[in-house]
Amino acid sequence: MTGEKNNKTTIIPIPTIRRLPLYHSFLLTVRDKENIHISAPGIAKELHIHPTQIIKDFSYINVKGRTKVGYEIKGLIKILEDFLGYHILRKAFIVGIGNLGIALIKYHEFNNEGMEIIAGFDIDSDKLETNINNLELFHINNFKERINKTPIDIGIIAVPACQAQEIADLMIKNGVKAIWNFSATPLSAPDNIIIENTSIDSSLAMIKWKLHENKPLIYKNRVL
Amino acid sequence: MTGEKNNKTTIIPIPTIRRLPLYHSFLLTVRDKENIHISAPGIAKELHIHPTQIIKDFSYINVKGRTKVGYEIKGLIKILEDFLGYHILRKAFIVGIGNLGIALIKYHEFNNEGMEIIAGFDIDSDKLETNINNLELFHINNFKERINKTPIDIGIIAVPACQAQEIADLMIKNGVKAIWNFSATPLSAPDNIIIENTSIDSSLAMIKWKLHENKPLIYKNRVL
DNA sequence: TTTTAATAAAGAAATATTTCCTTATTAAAA
DNA sequence: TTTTAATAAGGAAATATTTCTTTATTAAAA
Repeated sequence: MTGEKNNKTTIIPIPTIRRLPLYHSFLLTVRDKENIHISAPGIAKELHIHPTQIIKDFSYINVKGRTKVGYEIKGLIKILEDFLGYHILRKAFIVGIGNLGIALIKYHEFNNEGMEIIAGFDIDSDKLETNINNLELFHINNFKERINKTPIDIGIIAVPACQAQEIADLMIKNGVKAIWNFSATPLSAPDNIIIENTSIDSSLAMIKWKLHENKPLIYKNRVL
Repeated sequence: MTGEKNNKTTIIPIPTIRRLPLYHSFLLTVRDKENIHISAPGIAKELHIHPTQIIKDFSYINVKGRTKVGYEIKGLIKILEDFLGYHILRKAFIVGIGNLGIALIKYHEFNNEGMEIIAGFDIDSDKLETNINNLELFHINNFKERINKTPIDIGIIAVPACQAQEIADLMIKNGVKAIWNFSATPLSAPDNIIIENTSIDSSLAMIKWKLHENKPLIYKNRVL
């Protein structure tokens, strides 16, 4: 199993990128189990992804398995972490210290995945009194001042839909490169800004549609 | 603009299904503004989706626009709500009354989108003392008893990764049709169970990859 | 040692999805 | 009324993604 720098300018499909963290999580659950290796069909059975898909996905990041054996679990975990940049720390601000905001601040996986939330903001001053993992909390009015002190890459939006665009504009104006939007509203932004919507409503739409169609879609598009 | 029953057995692409709630949210923000109609290019500009894509998406649900005018906003909102089943209520249980669980319980959009969380469960009895929107809270041991009283379609998992599979098994054993998994772990389930992962880690992977590549992908795959 | 069966690799094919191109429509301007 | 320009529709093309097929490899069994 290799995993060196990808010299060929292979285009990695976006769905592959989205599946990689899934493989990573799954491999963590089977690490320290009985076997050192796991095969593509072995992973496929659990994740309901087509085995060939898994082999292809790994091949995009230059991972080769061994015939009759599969992939060495710990080594693969390491390669995935390198590829996904889990060791490259990106700083983030979060705006919105409601339940969702707090849940995200407390979401420990981020520590292992190379994102650190270094400050939180809210409109409501009362929210700033809370202690959440000792995170620095500020009124939204201090956003500019704080970001000038420590530039960040990622701005997380965890405010109600009606305030989301305003917060996005503030982030963009102050040099945030990527906006992670947890609100229900799609955001308007210039093309050079990276926008990632974790759209709860899209997920619910999928669930309701599948329930209605009663076609649970084996393999295809199952996981993401 | 029509929107009647889709008699042709058109296959609607899954990405289209995922985009529909986005159009819906966006249309809500422009409703009651100056114009009665909105054109595909008008939507495209804001959502960074290719205008032709928008026209195609609408055509899948039999919505036709008017040349030089576009789509009638309020009518389109109504059609989207009908298609997405926002008026068909699906009952749900949520397991895990942590911050994420509470955030989901308080997420008001669900009321308009046809899902009602009717009970919450946790392993920790202390959590059951909280009052969150007057939701009935139970110890996880009472899951079977409660679901026998009121069968539900959707089970929401908002517990830490290490407990997720165990909860999923419990849900499956008791007849839950669809599992909405907010945990970091992918779940193992029979093929007839609908699994929807709202994978925070996949989203982060996309953000980090785009930041690294520094290619913010205009239009393509931008929104979802 | 030889055979067998499980598996990965690689390319081809199939499928799915998006984008383009042409045509038709129509509101607004001339 | 006629012309113009903006727009949607519909089919074709291009692109992206997944799945299949064949071949090669190799661990384990005979």
